[in-house]
Amino acid sequence: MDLGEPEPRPGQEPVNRVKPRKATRIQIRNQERILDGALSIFASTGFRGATVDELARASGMTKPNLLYYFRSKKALYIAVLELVLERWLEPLEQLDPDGDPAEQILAYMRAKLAMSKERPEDSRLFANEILNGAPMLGAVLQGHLKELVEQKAAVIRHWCDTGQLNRVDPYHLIFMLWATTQHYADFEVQVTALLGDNQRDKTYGDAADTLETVLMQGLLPRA
Amino acid sequence: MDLGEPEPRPGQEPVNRVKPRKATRIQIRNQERILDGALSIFASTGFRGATVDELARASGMTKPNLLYYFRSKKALYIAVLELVLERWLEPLEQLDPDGDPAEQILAYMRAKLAMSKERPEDSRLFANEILNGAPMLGAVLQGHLKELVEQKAAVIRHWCDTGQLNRVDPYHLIFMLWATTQHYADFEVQVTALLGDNQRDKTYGDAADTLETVLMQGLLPRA
DNA sequence: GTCTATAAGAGGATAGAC
DNA sequence: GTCTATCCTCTTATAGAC
Repeated sequence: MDLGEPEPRPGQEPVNRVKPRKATRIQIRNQERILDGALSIFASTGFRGATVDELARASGMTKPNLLYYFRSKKALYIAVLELVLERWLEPLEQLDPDGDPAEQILAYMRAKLAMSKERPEDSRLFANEILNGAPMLGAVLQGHLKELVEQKAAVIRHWCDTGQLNRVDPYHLIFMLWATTQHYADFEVQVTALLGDNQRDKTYGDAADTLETVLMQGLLPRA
Repeated sequence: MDLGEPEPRPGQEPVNRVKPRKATRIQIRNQERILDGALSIFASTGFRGATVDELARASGMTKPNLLYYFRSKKALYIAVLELVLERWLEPLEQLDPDGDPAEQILAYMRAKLAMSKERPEDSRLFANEILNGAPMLGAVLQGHLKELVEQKAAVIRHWCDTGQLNRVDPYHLIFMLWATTQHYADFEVQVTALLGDNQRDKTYGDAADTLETVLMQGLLPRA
């Protein structure tokens, strides 16, 4: 997924200064370390809240050294978004039109919940970006994401039309699945404030049970 | 709800410089204008993303003039949070232990959805704050909010125990209601990117229908 | 109460030595 | 490739005139 560079000044090098052909092991390792640390910082403070100093410290580098690898804070941010976007959308892509509706929706819910548990920073990265108006991700929302969701909404609509699911709006069902699962990552401090922080496994287990109960009884036609 | 001032330097005046006793109509009006504009700015960019310049422009004032009314950007932010917190928590407080369970939960869902529609900035203000670790709201989460949620969770648990609702975890049911309703405010750009922006009424109508269908069939015991 | 001017400092990015 | 030193802009907050 290519987000494009907002300001490709003429004569300037692209987002990533290092020429792919000449990338040494050190360069690759450093880039990965930077991206890794940057995800963590951007996820917890958003784009504007992050400072290049913090970003550099997060990967054990100095500021100018980080800026040797990524031309600017913005370029780094875009690189992180691109990196994370692929695995972010994968669970929805896996939704199988030929599978059993109930099973497919439950599997999607569980995959998204697992992502909130295992990769909460991915979720918070996107939450920050979208909450603040999706300045960098806007094109993706109206392009690739829109296509993907249209396609999967059609699948769900077909399941409703053939009586395999109760009649619900497919888009809003998808929003419901997103909201309920991402909530545990995005609002983690609130969840742990209310449930206690030594309860992570239990929290996600109970969440899955509750969602399964409500979704299955709510979506499956009564016999 | 008092959030307290993080750094009450001795000899300094409190958050709001204007002495309550002497507040003139102009002062009150100006404070309201500032708080109003500030909500809009803080909601869309978060605390760190907002600049005092923007905050001042949003209320048609100059920077020093705004800082005459509120000692610092942080003090203004806290004042906005305090102002909004009360109406933010009201719907949950309204949940009536003596009402009909299905009706009460539907009414809560509808009230929260209405808040997302009518006051999306309130929702985004809190979303930004919590997503970024609730630096100012942490005490509220572990204090007043925790008590309120415990109390309402007990109500829901009682409804489950007496067979009026399916057995679900009350906390996670509350999270589900929060997540599904606040999603429409917090991720509005995504929702409109996927559904179109000339559809606000339809969007919220369909959302309510979908949530009602899933919740009612998912929560009410089968006859 | 409101303004212009400015101090004080944080933050993004670069220069240039090594 | 990496560092120290530095530039310059943006931002918070204050001084002091009116």
